[in-house]
Amino acid sequence: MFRIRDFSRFSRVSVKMLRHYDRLGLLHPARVDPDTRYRYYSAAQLPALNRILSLRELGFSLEEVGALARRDPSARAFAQALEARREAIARQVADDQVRLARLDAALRALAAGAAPPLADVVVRAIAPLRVASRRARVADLEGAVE
Amino acid sequence: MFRIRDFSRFSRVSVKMLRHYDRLGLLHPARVDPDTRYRYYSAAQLPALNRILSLRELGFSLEEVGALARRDPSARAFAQALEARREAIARQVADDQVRLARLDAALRALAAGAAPPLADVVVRAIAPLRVASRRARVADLEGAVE
DNA sequence: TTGCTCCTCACGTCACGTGAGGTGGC
DNA sequence: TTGCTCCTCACGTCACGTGAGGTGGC
Repeated sequence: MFRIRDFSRFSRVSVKMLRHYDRLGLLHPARVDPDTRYRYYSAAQLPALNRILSLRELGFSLEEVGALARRDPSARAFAQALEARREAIARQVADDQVRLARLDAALRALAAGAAPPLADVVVRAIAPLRVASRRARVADLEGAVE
Repeated sequence: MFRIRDFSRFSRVSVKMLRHYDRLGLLHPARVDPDTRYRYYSAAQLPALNRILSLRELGFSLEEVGALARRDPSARAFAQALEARREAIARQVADDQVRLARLDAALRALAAGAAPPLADVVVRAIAPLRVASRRARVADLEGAVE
């Protein structure tokens, strides 16, 4: 049995995180002294802690980790969760690649002598303007933008 | 001049965000009524707003956006900021690709009949255990893990 | 006995969203 | 005049980190 600071050192997980996971019910210490409220962890808890960290690293929220770790899901539910994660990360990668392309374009433009704001290079994709219900306002806007 | 709700509709930016950007000094309304404190925006502010959103979309924090948008940086400083961003996103993509590979491996293992926790598949890379100063503790740990 | 470690609040972070409660604008 | 819009707090989110102030363990 280890006091929290020692378990923190072995597991490379901060004391604050261990207390946080305890509070959320993700990993209770093997024993808690009822008088001092000191937390005591056993080395046998390392695999459970590593499971939490692995799922976190894959981008699951602590709430999701709780659902996956506490309720010991079926292989089917687990696979569904992993697939949802895979899709989210794949989308993220695709979005990031668009960002990289925009950044490269902006950097090339700068190297070619463009001025810093680069409004037309770094510009976001704008959804087409919804048709407004009040024509006068839209006319105002277009006039001013023009 | 538009009231905040109208400007919100045209720009597709929430009223809450517009007020937030005003508070942070990123985009003050063209005019503020001194009595009612109503905010009035002009259509000419759309490009400035879009610049903020573009930089945000690239992952800059609002503080960084403020530095880039308010102080009108040199092309050199701007390029440096963009390159730092590009590197951060590239790292993110590389990390995400490792995550995707791990998820795929885990999903293949599940399809092959592995049991849900998958400790050995989804496991994180663990830094080698630092040599502890108290041998008895380390011996304890290894014994228990064994 | 002394310092080290542990404990529990409570607040800060980031970029807003969500009400609550009250007032001005058309 | 009525409802719609605007305003400013104040709190919640997420996963913790950072003290503050106090106590137990060796």
